[in-house]
Formats: sequence, C-alpha cells, structure tokens
Amino acid sequence: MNLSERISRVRSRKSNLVLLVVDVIRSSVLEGELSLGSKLGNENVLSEQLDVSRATLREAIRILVHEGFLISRRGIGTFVTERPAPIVKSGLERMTSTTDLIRLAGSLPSTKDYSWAFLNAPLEAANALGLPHDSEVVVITRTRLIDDQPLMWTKEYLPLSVVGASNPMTGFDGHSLYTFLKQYVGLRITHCDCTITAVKASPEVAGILEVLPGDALLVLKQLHFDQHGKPVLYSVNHHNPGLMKFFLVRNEATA
Amino acid sequence: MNLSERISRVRSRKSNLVLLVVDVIRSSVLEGELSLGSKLGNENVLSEQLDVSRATLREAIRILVHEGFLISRRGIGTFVTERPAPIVKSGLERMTSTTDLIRLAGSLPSTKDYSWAFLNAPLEAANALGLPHDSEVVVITRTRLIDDQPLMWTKEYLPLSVVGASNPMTGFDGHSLYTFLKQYVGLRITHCDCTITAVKASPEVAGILEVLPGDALLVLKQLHFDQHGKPVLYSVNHHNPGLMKFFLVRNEATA
DNA sequence: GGTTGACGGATGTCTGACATCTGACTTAAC
DNA sequence: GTTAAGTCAGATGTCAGACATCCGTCAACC
Repeated sequence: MNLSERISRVRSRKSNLVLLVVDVIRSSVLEGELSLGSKLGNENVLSEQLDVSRATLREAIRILVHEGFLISRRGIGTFVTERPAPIVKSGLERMTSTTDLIRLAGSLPSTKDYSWAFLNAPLEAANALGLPHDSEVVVITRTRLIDDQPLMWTKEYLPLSVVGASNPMTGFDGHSLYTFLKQYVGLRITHCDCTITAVKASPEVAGILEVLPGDALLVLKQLHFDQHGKPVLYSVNHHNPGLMKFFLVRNEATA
Repeated sequence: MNLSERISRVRSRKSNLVLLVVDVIRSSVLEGELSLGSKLGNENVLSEQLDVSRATLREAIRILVHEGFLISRRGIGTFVTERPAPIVKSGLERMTSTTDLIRLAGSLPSTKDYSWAFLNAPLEAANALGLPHDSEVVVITRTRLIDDQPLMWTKEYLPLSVVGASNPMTGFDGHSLYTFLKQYVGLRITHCDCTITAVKASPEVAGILEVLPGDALLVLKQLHFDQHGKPVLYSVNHHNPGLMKFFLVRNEATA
C-alpha cells in the first residue's frame, strides 16, 4: 500500500490533515516501506501524490524533522534519518498503560490492594496540580503485579474538579485510569511531565513490593495533562528495578 | 522587548526563519512575557508583527504545539498551554553534554579522577557494542562535579576500531567526549539507546560520589550510535539522585 | 424560555510564485 | 593535464493572497 492509498483511505474521517500526513509518513518509515537513509520525493511531487498542498505537507515534514524521523537539507532534499530499527518501540517517551506493557512482554498483569479515599493533597501534589494547599483530592493507591510478582506501587492524585465530589470513581474497574478518565470524565491524557529519581525502600514500601528495606527503587513522578493542556492527574510510582527497567531513545539536540 | 524587536535583532545571522520564530515564541513563554493560558494574537496579525509570512509562522506554531507549549483550537485561537512550571527544555529525550547541562543550571562543571586504559571489555559492554567477548577496548573513567560536588561517576567503553590502538585518546581534553569524537575521529553521535535503573551504592562508588554506602543511585546505561547507525560508544553512569533528577516529556501513543 | 440561524473571527487548507542554497557539470586558465 | 571559476537544474525556504470550515456570540423567532 503506497502513501496515496493510505491517505485516501482515512481522509474522510477526521480533520487535521497535517497530523494525518504525519502518521502516514511515520508509519511508512517504521514499517520499512521507506528505507533508512532514503530520499523522499521532492515536496511538489510528494504533495501531489498525497493529494495535499505543499504547505500542508511542509507542516507535516516540520514535525517529523523535529521528532528526528526526517532530516531536510536545503537544495538537496529530505531524507529518512539513518537510525537502526527502534529496538523496543514505545519506550519511556511514549505513555503506555502498564497493563498493555505487561501484556506486550507476554506476561499476566494484575492489581492488588486497590483503594481510594478523599484526602488533603500533600504539598507536592497540590503544587504540581496548581491547587490551594489544603485542597481535597481523590487519592488512589494500588499495587500492579506482573505474573503475581509486585512490579510497582502507585499513588495517584485526582482533583475534585476533575472527577467530581460525589461518587468520583464510579465506573473505574481498577485497571486503566486513562480509559476511565476518557470514558467517564471525557478527558484524554495527551502527555505528561515525568521526573525520574531513585530512593531507598522504606520498610512499608519494601513489604508491598516484596524487596528488602533499603533496596534501591526507581521513582517516577508524573504530572499528566489533558487535551486542553490542563494538569489533571499527579502520580507517584515506585518500581522494583529488578523487574522493570526503563528504555528510551535520546536524540541529538537540533539547535 | 517585544516579539518583533526580538526577531529583527537576530534575523540577519542565520537561515531557517521557522526555527528562529520557534525560539522567539518559546522564549517569550518561558520568560513569562506570554502568560500561561493567554491567547496569542491571530496568525495574520502575529505574522505581520514578526515580519514573516503566515506559512512560516504556522510551521513554527506546529512545532510548538507538538512540543506542548501551545495549543491551537480551530475557530477560536492559539493559546499558551497552562503548564504550572516552565519545562526545563532539553530533557532526557535530547542528548546534552553534561558540561552544558551544568552550565545551563548556572553552576560550575569540573572533572576529577580522569583516567583511561586498554582493558578487555566486560561482557555487558562487548554485547552492546557487538564485539567478540575478549575484545580489547579503551575504558575511560572519570567523575563529573557540579560546584565541586560529585554528581556522576562514569565508565565509557570505546572499541579500538573507533579510536585506533595507538595513542587512542590524543586530543581529548577530559571534558566532552562527543566533541573529541567529532573533531579527532570524525564521528557524530546522533542518538543513543538509554536504559535507566537504580542500584544501591557500593562502598567504592559511595566514596567517589560522597554518599553513604547503600544509598540509592540512578544508573544510565547508554549505547551511542554514530551518523551511520553504528554503535561506537557504551557508557555506564552512576548519578547522585540528590543532585540530579531526570526530566522527560512523555506523549500519547499515536497509533 | 429555549431554539434557530446569521455573523464575525479564528484556524485549516490551497495555489502559485519567487528566493536561495547545493551539487554537478561545463568551461576557461595555467 | 590539472585546477579553478562559472553556470545550471533541482531542491528546500519563504512569501502573498485566497477560500473553506469551525466556533462562540447574540439577536430574532417561535
């Protein structure tokens, strides 16, 4: 299936032609239809093939260049970046539901000790979410397991302005919070700011994750944003580094 | 200084007007001249103010939307994202020289205990670099300091096929290995695969980083690739998490 | 009071043109 | 024969103007 076939197939569905073109070109690169280092057709020809204007195509190319998939050289052409095949796609730079991640590894995901409560937000969470310091929030606590081994212990903070003060968690099945927010609250999490650090396991957390007190744990603190750019969820995850490592592709700075 | 003054000041210097406009708008957001959640002028007006065409401005806005700084709503306008804290740009997803990173934070970078030697590559490094198990490599060891406090302890493995067996490190000033590889070996590091984990500090490493034995350390293991997609450098970095946290923007999976 | 529809304003897209850079080729000079 | 300068085609970079489409507002209407 070539580029123009791809685009005509889904064109009717949605607005935002630019993002559609981005997806089409990126898919072609990832699936190997455009080989590494190869040259794209020139913009006039390509825009004709895709049946979009050159301006639209250029906005799409800008994004892909920014992502590191393409590289444009004035006077020469636009090329697919020469990088080896991504080893594990969906590294840390993409948000992935923990459930999916475990399934992808061929293992069995599960959850234990799920509970939620109204609590005053700790200072750290309130600051991140931009709430007054004594605000009440919904705090969700749970432990995620991989093949019945404790993988991560999570605390998630939801402002009442997001889930409402009465029956805030109705409809939540204990698995994917993203899916819950989308289906029952109408919020799509589009990105999050993630801070990574390491701590020694306290006796309580060690018990939960079944490691020794004092063992090193990976901690991810994440502030999630919805489609309007508003912070709607703050989470703190403690990981057992013996069971979970994080992977990431880092790119050369463009400036 | 408003936007148009900014742009006229540096316009002559460089090509790529789009990236210039990106920088100008992003700086305005980060420095607070455009407040969070505020609306940008409409594209026609703004392009006149910046003295660029609307097409150029739109390519710049696309990038900033993609980065999460702006959000465009059709029929309404383009707004600065409501992020509580200005992002430290150049997060983990971009490779940045440690020296630059420390300078950017307004602190003083330095190095101590620099040394290198020919050694047989440990299994882990040999596997990553695709070398036979008994291969000799150049191993560089050093400790990076921020304001004279130990920040990270690094071991870096270079195949002899990269630097040569005779006088491999001539020209290296002990600071930026990237710069050395570029200037003296002709290799540009374009990206790296990075694995993040956490370990307990051994007595030796604790002594080097001036933390307590058993403290949690962040470990980055990185396989660096050159412009041809070949692995040319494997590094293992131990970080003091009290002095260094890693930041990252994670995006929604597009598929 | 609630619904409908017109309207202004904003982003999304298209068209066609010119500017400028790059690599390759041709040509002239030594 | 070798080297240097000049020319040219082709590519991206930028520009200008136009129309399409979506959104919030508000007046008019039932």
